[in-house]
Amino acid sequence: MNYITIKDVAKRLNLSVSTISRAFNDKYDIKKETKDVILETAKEMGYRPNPMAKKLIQRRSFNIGIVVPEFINGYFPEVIIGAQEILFEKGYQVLITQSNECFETELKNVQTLENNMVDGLLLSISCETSNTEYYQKLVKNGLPIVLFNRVNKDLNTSKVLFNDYKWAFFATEHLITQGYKKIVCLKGADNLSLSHERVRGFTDAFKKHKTIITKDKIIPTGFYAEDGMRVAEAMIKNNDIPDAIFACNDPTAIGAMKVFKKNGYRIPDDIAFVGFTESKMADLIDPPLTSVSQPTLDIGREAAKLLIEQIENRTGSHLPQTVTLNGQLNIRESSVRI
Amino acid sequence: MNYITIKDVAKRLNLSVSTISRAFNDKYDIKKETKDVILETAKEMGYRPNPMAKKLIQRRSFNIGIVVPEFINGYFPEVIIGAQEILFEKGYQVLITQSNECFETELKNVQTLENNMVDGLLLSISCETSNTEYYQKLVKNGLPIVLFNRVNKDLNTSKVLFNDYKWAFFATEHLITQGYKKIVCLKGADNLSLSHERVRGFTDAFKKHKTIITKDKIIPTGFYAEDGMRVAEAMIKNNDIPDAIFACNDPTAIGAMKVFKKNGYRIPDDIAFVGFTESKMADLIDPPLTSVSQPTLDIGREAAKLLIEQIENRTGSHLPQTVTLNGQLNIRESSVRI
DNA sequence: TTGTAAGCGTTATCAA
DNA sequence: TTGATAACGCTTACAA
Repeated sequence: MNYITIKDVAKRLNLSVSTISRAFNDKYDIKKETKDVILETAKEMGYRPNPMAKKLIQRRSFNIGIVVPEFINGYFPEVIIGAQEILFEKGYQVLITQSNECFETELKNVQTLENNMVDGLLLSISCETSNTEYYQKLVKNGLPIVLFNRVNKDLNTSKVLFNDYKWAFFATEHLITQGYKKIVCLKGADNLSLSHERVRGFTDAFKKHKTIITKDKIIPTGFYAEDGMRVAEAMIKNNDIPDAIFACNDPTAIGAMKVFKKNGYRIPDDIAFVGFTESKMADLIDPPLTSVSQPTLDIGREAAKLLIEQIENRTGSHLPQTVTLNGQLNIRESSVRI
Repeated sequence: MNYITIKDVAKRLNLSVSTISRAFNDKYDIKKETKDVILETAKEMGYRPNPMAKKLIQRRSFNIGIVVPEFINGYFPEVIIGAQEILFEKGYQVLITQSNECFETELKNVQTLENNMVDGLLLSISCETSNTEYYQKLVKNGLPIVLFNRVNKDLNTSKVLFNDYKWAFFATEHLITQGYKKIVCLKGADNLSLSHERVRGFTDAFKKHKTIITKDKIIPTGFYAEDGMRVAEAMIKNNDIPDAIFACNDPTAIGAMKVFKKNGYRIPDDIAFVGFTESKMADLIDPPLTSVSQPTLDIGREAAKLLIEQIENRTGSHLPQTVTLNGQLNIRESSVRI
């Protein structure tokens, strides 16, 4: 592509390559006039420094890699937008990579990013990822990494978390105070700590209100609307219908709602719903879905900030920090007793 | 990060660097035994070839850049998944970049990707992008580019398109044959050729059925649910309610539906809806939304195939091809007269 | 203030 | 089948 090199510019101006180099990295003493001439002619000639050569020497790219497990659910895209906002501001460029919830792809992606000499990584692991050996090695080698949302406790890095426990607790308590008795929890992917946190919040809310929760009130479900539908169909088939459902994410809640509505159940009169990680859909469906909204943009922003801090303060010893962000329970018709 | 170089391996084995290099790029004659030993010791030492040095010399990265305008709507993520599938298979890695519908960011993203020496670009322009000078230059310089979905006619590259005209036509015709008379079109972003194609399909369907369509039946709307809501509120306020709405995408349709439902209108009895570029929501909302589904995965796959073809056949003169894919009208309750 | 020359980690050419 | 050595395009001591 870019066939004009620093040598061409040097030749044209009868200067040495080092002088040209200086003009482009204004840290050396260089006569302002020469610099101006150089910059101008360089631009005219269409010269752009070859970043590969630069990276080869400097071992630094001003690129940040983002690794997410999926991005059809709206959540990760928003986090990315938040991160990008901060990173752009600080002069970093962003390379995004998605793994389709596949561990192998995730690893490949990370390696591609390494190959491109990213200065750091914003990472949210796939639900398949339980072996964190490779990441441990990266951390040990000093690659700045910030985990967000999907974290792993074996990895000693900075983390940006959502307070899943607390908001699952509140969401459940909301259902309890509305007077619902038979409340069921649709649990997400088993490998993820956030799933456990949400279930823990659910359980503890019951404990607080002295209700005994039996094991079978927590139903392993999954991520997608189809999973919610499947579970709802099973409930109807078994004629074992709860008063209310606390779903560990919106799509499963919405899928289940659809099935119940189709079968003539009224929401929230016959069965109430609360979702989690509020999606755009929550407010658009009928009835609107009560859900816990996460500060997606802020999660991205915080993660980016932590990462930059770590990158730019590489000399000083780095202490991993954990930032936990708060959300909001948006109460809508799907869970309000009339 | 990676401090072990080819020299270290050479020294350790008492071989020359060139021999090591040969072992890693099996195109040279090299004794199988030496190769095996080299590969093994290299692995043991944790050596990985430095891709920067490689790219510097080969001007090639086996990385493909993807540039999309947004990815919260589900459409682009799916296309990307399709593209990734093909690209991975052929040994390419994928670097994704999103511009938030901002022309400036888009350009920066493209330059980052150039800087990483991507072998080619899969590009869908932002709705702000009308100046294609920069892209023209890239194409002229020989960077393989395939445009998809959001294309620009000034750019003489391969393209993967959806037959927007045809399916807008069919969708509108469906409403007409259902007996709806007063049909309004909610039009998308003005800068995009696909918006015009969809409106053209809408208009031609009317022509075919000898109905006269007046200018004000096409309402500039936008992308998002909020836009649809705004338009619906205006209709209600002006008491100018159509029989049916053909929305140029799902979110606007769903937003408008919500407002009408809230105001007591029954769907489809009082007002019918058809969307476009079917989203996951279409089937989940109430009533389910008739919409035109696009073969998102195939769009990605086709674009990737065209790009690889062009990259790997660089010697031969390249003729830009345009692939147009077909979709499907998924008829659901929102538009069916009872 | 500018130039010279070594070096970043590879691959490629030529010799051996 | 292997080894020297010159590139690739840039930065950076050190010298001038």
